[in-house]
Amino acid sequence: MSRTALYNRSEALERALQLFWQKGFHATSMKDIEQALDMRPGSIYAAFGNKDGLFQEALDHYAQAGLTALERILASHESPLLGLAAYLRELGGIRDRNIPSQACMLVKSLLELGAREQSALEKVEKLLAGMEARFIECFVAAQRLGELDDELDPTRLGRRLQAEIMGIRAFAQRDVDSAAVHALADDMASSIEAMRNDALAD
Amino acid sequence: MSRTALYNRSEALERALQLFWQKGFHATSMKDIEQALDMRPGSIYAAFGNKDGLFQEALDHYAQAGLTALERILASHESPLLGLAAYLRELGGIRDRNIPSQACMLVKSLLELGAREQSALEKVEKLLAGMEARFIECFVAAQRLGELDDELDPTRLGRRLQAEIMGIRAFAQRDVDSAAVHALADDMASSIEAMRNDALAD
DNA sequence: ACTGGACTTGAGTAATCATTCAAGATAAAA
DNA sequence: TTTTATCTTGAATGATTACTCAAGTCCAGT
Repeated sequence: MSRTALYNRSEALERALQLFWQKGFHATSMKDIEQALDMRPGSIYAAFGNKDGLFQEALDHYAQAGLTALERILASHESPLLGLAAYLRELGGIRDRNIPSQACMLVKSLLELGAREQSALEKVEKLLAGMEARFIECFVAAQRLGELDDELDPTRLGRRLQAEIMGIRAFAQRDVDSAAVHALADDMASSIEAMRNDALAD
Repeated sequence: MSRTALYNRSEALERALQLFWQKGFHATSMKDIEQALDMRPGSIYAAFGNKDGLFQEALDHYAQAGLTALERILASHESPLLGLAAYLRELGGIRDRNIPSQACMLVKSLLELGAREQSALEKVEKLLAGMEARFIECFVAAQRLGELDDELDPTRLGRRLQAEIMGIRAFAQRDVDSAAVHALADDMASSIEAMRNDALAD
């Protein structure tokens, strides 16, 4: 072999993610990225191909972290429905966290990207479909456990949950109080909790 | 006086709006706009100042049309709650309409614009606050009419409705069936209808 | 018909965009 | 120590960006 790379790929992706998440794909220039990664153009292109490739890898990083956070909360609740409700309530504190944007980066990208970035757009769609599928699994599990009415459609519930999460985070991007976001998330969490069969009250 | 303008301001704004709504602020170039408006740079800048000014006027156009559509539906329903539910259900058919984007342009802009477009961002925030206020008015009116429990907080309900609309439209931007969006909007509309006091059933 | 003044034109500007590549640097293998 | 494969550098590329402005056009009022 020969020379070993100086940069840390994971760290570089994390920094690129922060930039893309904050400013969006188009408003983030390669010059911004060179500065944030402390890498010269040649190194960046050798490592990631082009701006689109770097963006897509950053997207993967983002989605993996998001999914991990969801799994962590779900794992700490025996009830899938209470797990989802807890996830929503945690989302209510999003304005108190220090993150590049309140909005979901997948949604930001979904709304920003066009036909010229079709490849990245397809990746966004896949990642969103993955989240939707995970939500649906939760509702199916809830039915198996008997805490959710069998007549309800898990697919519909999963999609509604995803739409509500999109809504919370887009709303949180507005110039509003943290308290308003907390209240919003609490209301949505309560709606999920209200679906639980009374028979199973812990 | 002297020469009369050849272009139609309202028509030009409408065309600019289509472009901005479809591609977003950054991905829309002045060259795109010159082509769509069939105007040369000098004329455009004489008429609208700069790209930002044109964008903001297009935003106004968009918001006015959106508000008008809401008022039209509200006016055709005696019950504010049923009016809002009908508005949601109509939103469910958004994928069947032929529009530049499924997503709300205000939300798209809210998520895309940064500090460099602060002026436009403030306009977006004002327009969204206006919509929120109108939703809240509806819930206040519903309480005055006795069809909504007085203990519920109209502000919270208004914000939740706005977040749910943001969610529907962001979700609809995904690669999903029209039927899925219809189902989603129906579910949310049903939630509003379920808030009506039974005593007032028409 | 003349003329003043607003509108239109389109070539042109400087800045920024993503990207390339030849040359130099460096560490592991021989 | 030499070789060699890979990584790093940074100036340079051509394309595109938003925007300007002097010159030309055309209509209303006189």
